[in-house]
Amino acid sequence: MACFARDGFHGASMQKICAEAGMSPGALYRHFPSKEAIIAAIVEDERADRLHVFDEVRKAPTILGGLMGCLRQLLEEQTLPTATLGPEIMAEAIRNAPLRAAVEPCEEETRVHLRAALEEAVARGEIDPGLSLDEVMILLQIMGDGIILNHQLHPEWRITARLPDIHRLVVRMLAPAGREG
Amino acid sequence: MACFARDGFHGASMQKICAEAGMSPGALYRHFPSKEAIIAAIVEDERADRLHVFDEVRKAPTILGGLMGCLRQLLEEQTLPTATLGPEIMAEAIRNAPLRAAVEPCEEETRVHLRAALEEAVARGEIDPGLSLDEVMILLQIMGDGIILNHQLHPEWRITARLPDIHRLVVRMLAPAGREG
DNA sequence: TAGACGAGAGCGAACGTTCATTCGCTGCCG
DNA sequence: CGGCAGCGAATGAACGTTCGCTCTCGTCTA
Repeated sequence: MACFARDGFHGASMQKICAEAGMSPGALYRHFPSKEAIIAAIVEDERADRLHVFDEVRKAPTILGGLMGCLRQLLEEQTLPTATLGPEIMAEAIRNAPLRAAVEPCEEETRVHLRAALEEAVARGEIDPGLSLDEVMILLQIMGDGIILNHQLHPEWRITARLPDIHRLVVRMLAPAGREG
Repeated sequence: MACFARDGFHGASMQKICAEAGMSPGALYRHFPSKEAIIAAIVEDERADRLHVFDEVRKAPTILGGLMGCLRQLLEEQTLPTATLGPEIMAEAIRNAPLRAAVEPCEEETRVHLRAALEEAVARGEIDPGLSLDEVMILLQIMGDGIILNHQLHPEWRITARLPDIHRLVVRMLAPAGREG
């Protein structure tokens, strides 16, 4: 993961990975049948991690606040050197069909959790019931991806510090009329 | 551009580029000193294109609607096979400092135009003057990047068709209280 | 208990391929 | 005739992957 994050998908050679792992190519190939397999394993690993991100949403005072907390947590993970993997994987997945297939279940799971959270938010009166949840979900996922991308591309913007403001804007967008904040 | 879009930055070999361009390597190297230089030229070219995207914003009935028109135009360009270049460039720019330096002026220009449009929108009463334009600008740019990324990653979502809904949500978010729609 | 054995982890030189780039050349045109 | 566009085989480096090897164990046999 360190190699892929540092050098990108194609810049990370098996030899560099071997050096980083303190292994010979032969040993590495005993664990992974190919370079692609390593990438797939990383995606799978990330997927397992993501499963628990949504755990605490329901316990938060507000669902939308809880989702914001998830985002914050995601961004703080992104401080790690492995963080550039996110955009890297997305860009590669556009062209690389097998990788896309590996990523898709992870995204689908995220959407399922997100949708459940949004339905809960509607039930709690945080979201205007007149809004289409499909559109809201897509927009929130778009914002999530965009925030991660921008956090990598412009770390100097300190997006984490702006999350409260973003939260306020999202509430304005979703709250039932006359119940802003 | 066709090669880079089809095969990605590292997948596009000089030989494929030569084939696509109907040129020999020698001829290609007479025009560009290196592969990186080709990429830089593409970025510069895109930059010139972007300059005119904002031209029609002020003529639109509403500024926000005009910005949405820009986005639509951008997405329609993305239908072309060269479209995957956007996410590709972004992901690469995270790691590749020279490329980032080439991209940055383009982004800065976009921000300048976007900010001018937003100020005009405040003046026209489309945006709640109590909002911080900095935050709004960042959020809109994030949404723009996210939409382009998702459009590539999930073309089957037909985001273009959802733009009116997204527009409505953005208006909810930005409009002064009691003036939604 | 001593020793032979086999499975598998690890090794690293070597393989064939492909990469970006070079260079000596040809032919065109002012 | 001189400059330059274009050519394409050649270059060396780096790539992902392979393979025959050694070493380390746990297990089985005498």
